[in-house]
Amino acid sequence: MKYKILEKPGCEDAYDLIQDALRKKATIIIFACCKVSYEGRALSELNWGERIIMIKPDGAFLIHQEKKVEPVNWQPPKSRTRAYIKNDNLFLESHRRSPKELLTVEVKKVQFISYANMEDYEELEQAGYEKDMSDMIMEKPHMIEEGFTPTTREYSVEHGFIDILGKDSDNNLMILELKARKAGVTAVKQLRRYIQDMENTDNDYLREVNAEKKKIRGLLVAPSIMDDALELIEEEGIEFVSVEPPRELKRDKKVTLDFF
Amino acid sequence: MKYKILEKPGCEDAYDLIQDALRKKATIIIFACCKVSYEGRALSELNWGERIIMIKPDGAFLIHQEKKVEPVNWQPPKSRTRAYIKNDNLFLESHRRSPKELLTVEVKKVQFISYANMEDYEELEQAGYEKDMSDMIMEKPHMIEEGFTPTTREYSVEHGFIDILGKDSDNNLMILELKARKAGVTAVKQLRRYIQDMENTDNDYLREVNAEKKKIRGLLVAPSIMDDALELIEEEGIEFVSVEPPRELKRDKKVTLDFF
DNA sequence: GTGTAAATTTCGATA
DNA sequence: TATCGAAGTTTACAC
Repeated sequence: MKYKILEKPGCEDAYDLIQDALRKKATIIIFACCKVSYEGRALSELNWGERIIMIKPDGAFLIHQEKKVEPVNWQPPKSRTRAYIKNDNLFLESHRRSPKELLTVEVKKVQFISYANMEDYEELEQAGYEKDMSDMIMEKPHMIEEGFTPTTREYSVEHGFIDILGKDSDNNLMILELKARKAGVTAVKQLRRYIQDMENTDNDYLREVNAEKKKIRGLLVAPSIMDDALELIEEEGIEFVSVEPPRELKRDKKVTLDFF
Repeated sequence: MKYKILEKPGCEDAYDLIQDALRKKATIIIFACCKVSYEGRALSELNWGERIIMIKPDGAFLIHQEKKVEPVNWQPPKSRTRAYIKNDNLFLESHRRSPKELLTVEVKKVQFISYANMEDYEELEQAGYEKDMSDMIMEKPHMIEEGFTPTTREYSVEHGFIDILGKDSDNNLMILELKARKAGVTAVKQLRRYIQDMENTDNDYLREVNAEKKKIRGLLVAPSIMDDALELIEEEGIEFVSVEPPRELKRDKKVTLDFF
């Protein structure tokens, strides 16, 4: 990792370091007293105070106060960063084209500034999401119930997409709504709308259901369910099936790169 | 701003500095090669690579790669941070009680580490949001139309909350759905559901509408509207009113504190 | 603490 | 480029 640090630099030294870092596509960290204004999708002002400024080589620009996970102000990747000196003060600007957004930082006092080119070829491997649940159910449909046969994923209806559509052993139509976390009333209402959509819209499934005088079953599939959602489910004649999202990291571990 | 920097520290020096910083409730920044694992609401692994680690005094813990606005891994405020040495390697752990979540960072090579106590007494002033629009309409209802009288905000119905409920000059019931950004079909559907909710649920407003043989008018209030949403509005007999979210920062600027 | 809705949501996939 | 939906969403606010 190539890096550089400057402690309590003057305005021009800080400016030079930033220009250097931007050219080298390095990640920049600045501890400084600054004032921030933003105009774009919304509008904001942040008066003088000490913060951490982070500028990434992909154009992302973040200003962090000493609280919260979220930055107090930011600009997304692909934004254009510019530094300049005006009235002996250092300014940083981050500009986005579409939608038009401008972030302006006036820097009063830099405590220290640093940049580094970071070598990182790894991506996050993760599991435990709705998609993982869906994959798992498509592979092992019997975990929903014996005889369940999934037919379609992401089936488009008026109010959205049905996660999994399928049939039970009696050829009844099954509509599955998956949630990777505890399901609330929102999930039940969503499923209810999908069932209505299937009932109200002309489609092959509905025709088959009507021809064979079969039922449409709605199933909410989640690790657990909130009390009020459970009540609603019983009123609506919807079923709840408890399924934990899979907790296995699927991608093979890549060979660890040894950078040193 | 009190701060400290250590370049290429050994494992124990880095450990000592972190302990020092945690005691002093300082914000910590580390440029290092690390490996991350997370287990909690989901599950993830991130193999060896160079990243920036940020630990805030409120317990927030962030790991940033050189891309994206969002951290690759994180822990929310109030998490408990712990540092320890095992097999001559530095480990950082961030633990959250409820929901139970654990983030573990194995640090191989610290390029530099720093901490600072930041003085920042300012909060972000902002404008241009749905709430600002709502405030403005309550203050100047004539901007919706001449004779409009708002009665209730955040009126609870089956499928959510009606932003503003009111009456026009003919005593017809008006249901306003506000959007601070360009309104899409989702907003129209939302409003349509609220109108249905008002029509189907017994309430004082409905009784009055029925008694006086008045109408229920649905209004979508937003700066602009997407084409497909406009079509849907016309089909549904809903009205669209163009209102820009206010772009004035309301709070008086505080006196600038001079820290130095 | 729980639940609900907004957010400069971000981010990825897709048409 | 715009839209759509998930997210370890986060955050604020009401209950």
